[in-house]
Amino acid sequence: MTTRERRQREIHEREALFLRAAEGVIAGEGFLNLQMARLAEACDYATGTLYQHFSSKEDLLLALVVKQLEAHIDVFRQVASWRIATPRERMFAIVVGDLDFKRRHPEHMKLVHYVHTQAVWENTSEARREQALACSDPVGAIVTAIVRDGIAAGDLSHGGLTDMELAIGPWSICEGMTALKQVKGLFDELGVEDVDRLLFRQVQTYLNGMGWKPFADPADQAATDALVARIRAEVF
Amino acid sequence: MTTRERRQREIHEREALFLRAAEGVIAGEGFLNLQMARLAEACDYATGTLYQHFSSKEDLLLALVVKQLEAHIDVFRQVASWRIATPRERMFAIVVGDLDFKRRHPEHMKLVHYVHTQAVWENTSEARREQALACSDPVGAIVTAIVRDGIAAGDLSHGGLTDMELAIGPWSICEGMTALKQVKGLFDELGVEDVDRLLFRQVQTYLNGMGWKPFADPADQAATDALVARIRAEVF
DNA sequence: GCAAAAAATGAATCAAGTTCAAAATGCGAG
DNA sequence: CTCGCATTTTGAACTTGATTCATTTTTTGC
Repeated sequence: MTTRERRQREIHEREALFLRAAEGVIAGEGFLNLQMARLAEACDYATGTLYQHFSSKEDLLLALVVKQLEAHIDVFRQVASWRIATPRERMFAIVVGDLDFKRRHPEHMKLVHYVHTQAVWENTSEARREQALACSDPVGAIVTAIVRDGIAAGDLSHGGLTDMELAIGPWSICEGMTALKQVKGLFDELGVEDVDRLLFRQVQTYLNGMGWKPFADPADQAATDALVARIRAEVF
Repeated sequence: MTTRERRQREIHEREALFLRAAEGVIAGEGFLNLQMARLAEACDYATGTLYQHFSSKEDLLLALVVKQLEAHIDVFRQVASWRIATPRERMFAIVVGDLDFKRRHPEHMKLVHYVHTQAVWENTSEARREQALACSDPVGAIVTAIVRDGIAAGDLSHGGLTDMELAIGPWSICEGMTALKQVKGLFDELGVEDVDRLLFRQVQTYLNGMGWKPFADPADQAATDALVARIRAEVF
């Protein structure tokens, strides 16, 4: 069965080739201009071959998202290995890393947003969707570990929630601000100047609300700025 | 110029007709199955006529969102006229009303999510986008008024933020949870059972973190459930 | 070396949004 | 009243791009 294994590897490599080429196109002209036929041709394959790997264009887009999610997860891993900080600082570092990652990959984030749309999601393959959801497992493991460390240190308590439920709080704030930022012009309309600082402040506010010690003064912008700077220097 | 005014009114009515018909189609078979030609025919007009009102399909979808936003804003207005509660309870009522509205109109929410996608947003007309953004003004006015009432009552303090910035906190939690809910299967994967209760709890946690009095115990589920029940009974 | 199976091909198909030349209608002047 | 110009409406044709599938090519097992 060596021959079969080689074949498997070749197929896998070709899929990787397609995905790399697609990233190139997207980086150059945005994911809206990605065309199946052009992508296949750019890789010297026929259109039909592309469809042996991806059940639809949407499926290809989700595959791209999954691939790039790996890089996103690395951010979380970096925080996980930052052991010299308090659990609260590490949870905060998750937010900083997440924000920075999103800023570094704006086109990717637009794609993620697009892919999560019902219109796209429903046209992806079951297998790929499961793969995408499975990606949240390592992230979940990392953030719940931080929560658990905090509880073990006596910095916060469950209050009847699971580790994951506690971790979802900061997460939903990040996602919410990301979603609102997507709506072009909204924050201008609302007169918000420094969106990132507002996010950091919201997270500090929330962590305080959770009773997660040591408390931080959300109004102390200098302190938060310093923490953010420290995280960027030490962790990333 | 009476003739011109009549004409204006007719045009306006026709646009309303198109939108109503589109809502019908969407309610019946989802917005993915909305087809420009079919919609026009269903209204006994030619395809081209539809394009006198909407510069593209995406523009029509945004028009739909704007129209239904009116109904959404009514939720906020109802809270605004709920005068017998504390500011904090009214802010909480915003969250409850918002959630209930979203649950009542799932197809609408999917559409909103889709329209906020770059792919769609960029294909809408400038005029319509401005209209959509302008819709956030009354909402902004209502929530900032609640914040201002709270501050006037001495229940919380600015801490260097504007009224709007303070109000965005709970809002981003709502949006974040909404965004996460969109990702089908995610909360199952994470083992979260009662998503709505989690949202309520997060909001209570956040309001506590803001120092918004009177404080609530987020872990006291019975108290939160009672508040939610009271809001649903008294306000909506 | 050869048939059967598997994979690759890319031109043809298909779907749906958009356009635009022609037809219909409205409107004001004479 | 009616003629001609302007505006509006029409819907068939056009366009774009995803997807399919009959045909060809390659691989595999004997």
